[in-house]
Amino acid sequence: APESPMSSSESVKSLTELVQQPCPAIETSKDSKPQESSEPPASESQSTTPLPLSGHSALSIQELVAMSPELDTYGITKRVKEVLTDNNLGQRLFGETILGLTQGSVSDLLARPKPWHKLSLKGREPFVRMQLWLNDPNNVEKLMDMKRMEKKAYMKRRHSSVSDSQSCESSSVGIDYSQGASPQPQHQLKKPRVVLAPEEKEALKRAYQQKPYPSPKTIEELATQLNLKTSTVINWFHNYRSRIRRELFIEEIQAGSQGQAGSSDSPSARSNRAVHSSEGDSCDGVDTEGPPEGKQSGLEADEYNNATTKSQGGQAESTFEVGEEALQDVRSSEKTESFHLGMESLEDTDDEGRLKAPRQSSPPGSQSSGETLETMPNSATEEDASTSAASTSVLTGESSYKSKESSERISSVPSTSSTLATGSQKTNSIQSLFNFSEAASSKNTRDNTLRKKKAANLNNIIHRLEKAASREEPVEWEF
DNA sequence: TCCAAGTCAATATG
DNA sequence: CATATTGACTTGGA
Repeated sequence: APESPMSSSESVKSLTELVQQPCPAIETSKDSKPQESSEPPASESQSTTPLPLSGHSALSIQELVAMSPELDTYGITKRVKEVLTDNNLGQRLFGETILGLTQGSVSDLLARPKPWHKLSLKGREPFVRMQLWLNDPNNVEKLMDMKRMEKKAYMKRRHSSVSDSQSCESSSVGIDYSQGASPQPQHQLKKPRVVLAPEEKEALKRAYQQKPYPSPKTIEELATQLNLKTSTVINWFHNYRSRIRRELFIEEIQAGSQGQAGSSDSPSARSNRAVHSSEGDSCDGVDTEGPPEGKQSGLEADEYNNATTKSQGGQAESTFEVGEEALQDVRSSEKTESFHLGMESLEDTDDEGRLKAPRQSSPPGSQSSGETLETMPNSATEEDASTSAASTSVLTGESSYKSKESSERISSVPSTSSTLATGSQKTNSIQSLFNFSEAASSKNTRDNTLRKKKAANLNNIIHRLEKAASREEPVEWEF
């Protein structure tokens, strides 16, 4: 799609404003320059952007996204979730109406937003839309109206009867045929949807741990041994890899947020699925990272950052002022501190202790790659591993497991500093950096108290930093 | 071609 | 009913 002729370019300000996120904390601090801009260019919309795009703006979202300042994805999703639940609005409606995404996608996005700097242009779009929606004073009302409309339409339809012409956009139906012969999937035209059995997943995970990027040969073997289609195995690896990766991002963000120390928890906090899938995610960072560029053998966390940091940050002006710079230093030093505090016993241990279950091997054909999948005789699968952390550790002799991830993540937080460069305007960068302010939702895997302690400690530090930050830098939200 | 990032859409769960 | 999970598909880049 060749699109936009390019035009605007200096309307950036207005755009920025459009998308800008309301400073969470203080705000009201001084206002700003009046100079509103005008909205001149208005290149009319083209094909893309079928969505409402809340009100005004004649620019395509793509353009908005392109010039959007760095957004706090975590904060945005958090607020969206609040608004939606507070008003009894579902993800489906919101997704279809505002984001142009399906319910499942919305759920995923809201639950696991990736940090802005790790999103592609496309991936940023939904967040820009959400921000736009949040900024729209009538957002809730509009959605409510939609809801009502839908209901009405539904009633009508259900009531059998009559005409069908409502003013609704997405109208209905379409699905011709009928069901005539009952709920019977006619000619099985629809693929059955593969569902991997727990044992199969386990086997795949194990294989992944040994080799995140299996060779075609290995894939074939796996497929054969597990009795799956090759494509299924391939897809599984793709999905698993990217989902693991995403988890890491999440933790990265959350580690940075974390509400204040104490228990408390602000208003709505939920939203943390405790233990996700069993096993310690392993992620075994080991290499895995595709582009093996200059990876300095260090912690993997750094690797990630290096790899991604540059990402799209177009201009990298590091326009910092003295004060900020100092701030940065403080932060980083603190980070180290926290790092240590948080670490303690569980360094980056990758390797994942667990697993190693005493399975009896002897799979049919496992050879070379040394995989030993399948087999899985029993039930002692994942659940056990995750639930009984204690036992696991005992068995393996060490903890690692779960906590490891968080500590790693924590260590990576500070790395954000590199990200800093990406920000367009210093204010923004700084802001976003500390923006996690009270995030409240801490996801402690209620595991051990030790961990909690560490977390509390960390929170403290972070909190103090935030304080310091706001003190030194009178956040001004304009541009 | 392979990979990653986004999504969809079926199906699990709550 | 709504939300969460997940195998498969689509795009876009080397």
